[in-house]
Amino acid sequence: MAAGALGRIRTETPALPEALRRVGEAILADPAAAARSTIITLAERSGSSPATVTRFCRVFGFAGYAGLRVALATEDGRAAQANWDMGVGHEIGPTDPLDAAIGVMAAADSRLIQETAAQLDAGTVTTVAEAVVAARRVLIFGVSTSGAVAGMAGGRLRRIRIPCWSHADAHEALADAALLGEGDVAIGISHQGRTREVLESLAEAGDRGALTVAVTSFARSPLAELADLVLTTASRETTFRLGGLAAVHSQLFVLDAVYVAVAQRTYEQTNEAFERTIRALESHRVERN
Amino acid sequence: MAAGALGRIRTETPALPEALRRVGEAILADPAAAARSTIITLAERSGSSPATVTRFCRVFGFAGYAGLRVALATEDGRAAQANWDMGVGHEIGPTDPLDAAIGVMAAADSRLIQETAAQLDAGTVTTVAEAVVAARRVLIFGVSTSGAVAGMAGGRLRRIRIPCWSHADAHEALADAALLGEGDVAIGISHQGRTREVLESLAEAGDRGALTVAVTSFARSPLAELADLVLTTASRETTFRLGGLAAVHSQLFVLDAVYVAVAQRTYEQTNEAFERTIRALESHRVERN
DNA sequence: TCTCGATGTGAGAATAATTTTCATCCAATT
DNA sequence: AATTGGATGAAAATTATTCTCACATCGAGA
Repeated sequence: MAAGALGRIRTETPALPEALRRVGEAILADPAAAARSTIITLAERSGSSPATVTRFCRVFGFAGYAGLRVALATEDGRAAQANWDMGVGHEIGPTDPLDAAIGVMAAADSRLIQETAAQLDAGTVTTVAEAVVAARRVLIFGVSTSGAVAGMAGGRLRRIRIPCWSHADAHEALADAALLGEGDVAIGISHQGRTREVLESLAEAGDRGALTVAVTSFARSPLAELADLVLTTASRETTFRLGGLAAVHSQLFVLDAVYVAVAQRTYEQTNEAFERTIRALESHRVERN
Repeated sequence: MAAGALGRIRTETPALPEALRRVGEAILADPAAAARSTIITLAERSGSSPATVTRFCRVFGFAGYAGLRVALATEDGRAAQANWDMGVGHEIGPTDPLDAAIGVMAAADSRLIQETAAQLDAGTVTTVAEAVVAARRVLIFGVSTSGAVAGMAGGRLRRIRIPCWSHADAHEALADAALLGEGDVAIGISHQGRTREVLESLAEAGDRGALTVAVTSFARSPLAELADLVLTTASRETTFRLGGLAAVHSQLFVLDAVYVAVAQRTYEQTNEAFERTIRALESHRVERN
């Protein structure tokens, strides 16, 4: 098919007669530019005629010039994407042009998400989701950035009628944890798994008989040791000391997975709850246009 | 700037008038097919006229149909190279095995990030970063999920000594916005760009002479219209009504980019501030092992 | 050396695609 | 009800693409 058009052109061009060969060479010299040229421009650039260019297209099995053009553009996109992927692993320095930094970040983040997904154990997620659905109360603990993640996850679960709380305040968290009991769920989020407040709250919850879940990058961290179940996020401490910065994506992803699993288990409810929520929010939006 | 054409189409199509929107939708439904169609075919498929398709191309800054075509083909190539196809368009349903759902989510999220990166204008980010560095105060507005994003971004900027606040409470936000002045910066985050609280706060900030920045998925939304600068996030409403869920990744990414740009501009400071912050946090962590 | 046929080529005609122009329609406003 | 302005598609105008054909070149054989 279209795949490998450039390769085929490179391979077969030398064997072509004079004028056709010049067309091939003109394309190979700058495929992206060729994709953007009209047949006339390309004919001039290769020192031949439009007719010859059309013939060239036919030689390579395209219906016409448009076909060749699209194929060249597609391959150009492939090449660009391939270059992109290479950028992974770079560190962002203070002098990097921002363009490059953005590229590196995007590559790093998206790879991080893939890694998180790969190591995420669907069985554990399912167990957590079932416990969440059955629980009388669900608490999510996190501090600082992980606290914001906890807040998002909590809010989202509340919106589908899961009785769920997340606290910014460590004392309130502890107090609430003390009220949990058998059959409830507590989720602790900490990138390094060593945040004291989260540890304490999760320990308290565990003492009261709740199922404890750790969301952390380190499977051997105190938080992980302490919890009944562990959902590991991908770590990858990189890029300009941003450390936990990228970890957020990973934590969010894991909690999204839990959310989806929970939502799947309460489908009709979920849908109805959505309707209501959306209507409620709608009044806070301004009109279209 | 072929990069991000599809993303831009996705972002702006909803705000387009009837016939143009149908063209956009037809393209989004199958970009690869659109790349291979003549203008006439595409016009028919979208139930409009060739003239409208040409107009559509102009709206997105292409010289004509050929330009759009090549851009679409290029992105199709990118997509193929990155294995993006996987799961696109899939909805996660209540009976999907969780494994599959996780895969779809990972693909969607990482693609989203790449699209966000592609659309992100480094120049705008730079402008924002410079303003942030120079500002006496920086406010970040967001409600609900976007509020959590605002909180994260704010916290991170504070950690490198940017005088920055974010409010969960709409009234406090408005009150603080009223205190801004010339040379300050206000950033409003809203996926759809129609959240009243955010709009009001940002408008207030603008009235006081602050530079206003919108972070939204819709370039033609009220929030975007109102702001001095717009940083568009990639939209892509998919997967099980999660809507804004994926948008968080996109919003975070954009704000990360701003953060990095700010950090680059204050490098020594940043490093020193990091040291201090990390020492301060360390006391809240339990010992290793 | 000449002729013939095969092949490759570009000029220009023919066709098809694209762009532009313009009349009409519709919705919003006065 | 009249007016305005934007959006739209029909059709004209333009441009790009494809096709046709005559001619040039080259090598083989007479």
